[in-house]
Formats: sequence, C-alpha cells, structure tokens
Amino acid sequence: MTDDDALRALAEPRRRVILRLVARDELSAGEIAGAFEVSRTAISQHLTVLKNAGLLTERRAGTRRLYRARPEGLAGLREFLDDMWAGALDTAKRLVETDRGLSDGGEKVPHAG
Amino acid sequence: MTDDDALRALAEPRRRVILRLVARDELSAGEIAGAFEVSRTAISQHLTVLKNAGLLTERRAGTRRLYRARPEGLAGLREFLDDMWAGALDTAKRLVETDRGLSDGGEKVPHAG
DNA sequence: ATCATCTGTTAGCGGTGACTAACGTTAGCG
DNA sequence: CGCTAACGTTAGTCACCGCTAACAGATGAT
Repeated sequence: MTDDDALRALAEPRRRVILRLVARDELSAGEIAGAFEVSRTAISQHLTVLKNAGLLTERRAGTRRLYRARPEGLAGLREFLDDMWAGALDTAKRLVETDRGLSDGGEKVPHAG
Repeated sequence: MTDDDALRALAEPRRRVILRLVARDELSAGEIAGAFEVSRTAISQHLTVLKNAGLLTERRAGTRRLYRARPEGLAGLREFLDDMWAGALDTAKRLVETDRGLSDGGEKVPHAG
C-alpha cells in the first residue's frame, strides 16, 4: 500500500466510480458490478486493485463480500496534494515578487485561504 | 484539463517527481531532464502530459522553456479526495453505529479532525 | 547568413493493463 | 451429499503507454 499504488489505482475511471460508491455506503461485489456495463470479472479485478492499494476494505457475510472505502488509504494522497499545493502557491508568490512570474498570459495566483 | 487527465498524469512516478520539482521552483526543461536518468525526449513528453492535464504552466525565456506547478490544476483533485475522505468517514461511523462495521479485524476509524 | 543552444515532435518497439470467457472456490440450504 | 448463489482466479487479446533514436523548429549571437 503505497501512494504510487493508490494513484495508479485511481488513474482508471471505473475504479474512481467504484470508490465513490463504497465511500457512500458499504456494498457487495454484486451490487457494485450492477452499476457498470462491463463484466462481473472486470469489476472483481478492479476491486482487487483497490483493495491491494489500501483504498477499500472487505468483509464477508455468507457468500457475499462487502466493500467500503478505507479513509486511511487516502491520507497519503491528501498529504501529497497538500504539499504540492502549498509549494506551488509559494513558488508562484515568489515569482510575482521577483517580477519573474505572470508574464505568460496573466495566470491568476489563487489565494491560500 | 479534467480530473481524469490529472489523475492519469499523476499515475506515473516520474511525472510526480517532476511536479514536486516545479512546485518548489520554476525550472527549465533541461534542468528538469537533468534530474532523471532517462532521455530528454521522455521528459519532454512527460512535461507535455502534465501541461495538457493543467498541472503545470510554461513560459519561454529565449530558447528556454520554464515550467512551474499550477495550483489550480490540483484543486479538483483535492476536492475529489476530500469528498471521498468525508464520505468514507461518515460511512464507517454509520456502520459502527449499526454494529455492522469493524467486524473485519478491528479497522480503526480515523478522527475527522 | 551561419552556428550554437535549447527543446519539441514523430515513429516504432516492448511492456502493461482492462477486457472477456472459462474455470475454480466458498458459503449455506435441503 | 448435491445444488444454488456469490464471486474470485486465470489466460489470452488488443489498446495504450513510456521509452529510444531520429528528425525538426525556435532563439539569439556573430
């Protein structure tokens, strides 16, 4: 379970949809598969990728497997993005101050709020 | 520039490193390429992907092209992750309350703080 | 104009990943 | 035990992606 695994997992659109679904409610594999037009097998493989990336967790109820999003799996990604965001704002600010920035078409510098 | 584009762009490890570098400081294509063991061309292609995904911005200085991270490009991703995070916490909490959760090995529920 | 520097574009190769169909495992009921 | 329901695993196909080498364009100095 690395940030690399998580980001690779999220690069595929269907897996993002799956993650949204199981972030809202715990669902069985069959219920998840029912929301897509591809085969059950394809969904099963996607679920395995997400699980291995630490983004969701599975429990069994009889023959059913229930999946829900795992918040911890997203923590590293949020941190990664926060660092990027903060660094990018800082750099943009510095460039403005040294008059090196904003000469490429009036790019707006978002407020850090 | 969609969230899909951005997440696909970030699925590749070298592109993540590139984004980190240009979040810290504005760099030329050559400087960026110098930080890697692959060809200049490969880096040029990565820069194109990141630019098209709206994650960085380019300006010219003579023959040089200078790149820096574009904070706005990360906004959608942060929002996506925030939604996932909030939803996942909420779902986990609900499952605890209905005694349906945490029966899969003592999965800890992070605080929403 | 020529030359040096910088760097993007293109085409082809080999590896990867999402799909499917077929096969296999687990749980529970009668 | 046999059967059903639920769903994972495997292997092959084909589209996609990151790499390289070759080619090409832009900038500025002389």
